Amino acid sequence: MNPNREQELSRRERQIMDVIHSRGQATAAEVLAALPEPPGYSAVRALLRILETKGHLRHHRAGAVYVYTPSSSPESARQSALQRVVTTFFQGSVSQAVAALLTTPEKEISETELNELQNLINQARKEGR
Amino acid sequence: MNPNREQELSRRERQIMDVIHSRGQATAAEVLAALPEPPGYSAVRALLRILETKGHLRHHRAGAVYVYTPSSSPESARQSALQRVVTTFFQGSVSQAVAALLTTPEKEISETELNELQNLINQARKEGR
DNA sequence: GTTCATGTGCTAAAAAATTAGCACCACCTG
DNA sequence: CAGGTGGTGCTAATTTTTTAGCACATGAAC
Repeated sequence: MNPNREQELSRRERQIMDVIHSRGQATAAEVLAALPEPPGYSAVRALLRILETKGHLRHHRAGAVYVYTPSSSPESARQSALQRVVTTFFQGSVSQAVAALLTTPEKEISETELNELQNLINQARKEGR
Repeated sequence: MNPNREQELSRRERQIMDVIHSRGQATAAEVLAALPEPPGYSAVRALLRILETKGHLRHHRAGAVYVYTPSSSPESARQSALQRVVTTFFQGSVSQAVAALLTTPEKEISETELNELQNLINQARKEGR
């Protein structure tokens, strides 16, 4: 899902895509339970069908229930979402976005994670990027 | 603008907020020029007025022209946007989001920027976070 | 078998979003 | 001054989105 396609989404469509992305997959009931100001079950299903028609979602059957997953890969979705934020809010500067993340007050980063990030920075240096 | 408020935005509203955030401020004509599949000028103005009524934007007059700016601070908007992506696509893991940014293929990070990020990681270590 | 709970496909109505157009204003140029 | 250009406020029509409800299907429990 590239940024242009996400911009096509209406309010509810986008809320639903966010729910499914955050869980990786979801049934209609799970989507319903996670939506702000939730409508009825049949409203959710109608929107899921629309999102599938538009190509954003697909479904498989698990028993009697449809389970919906994003059509694009998780990695692709992640990169697209990040790029949109970098472009929109950080004038395209990846380093500023990283810096903002590193200084975010909400989340502690463990020693192990800091080491991993350290390695990535070292790699970036080695690759001349 | 916290994530819940952004979720209230309709398709066009969100496109417009993105334009204004990426520029820092914009006139109606600038918004119009930057929109995908642009409507007419008066349609853009009507939406800007709606966004102002909802509290997302404010305007000041520059000569004869209205210039619209986000109601929330740039820093606040950045953090909100990042948090949404971290929560939705990275299960709340800041370090994974940072790692994804560091491995993004699109953008080169300069030596100076790498040093700055290095410093931020060092600070995170010193502060025990 | 029946009943109940929960699922689906589909549709149309209701609500919201989007759009364009009118009337008017401000400013600049000839 | 008049005309042209570009701005605004406002409204209503049009389009899109959202919603709920009907009919039917499925599976489990009795």
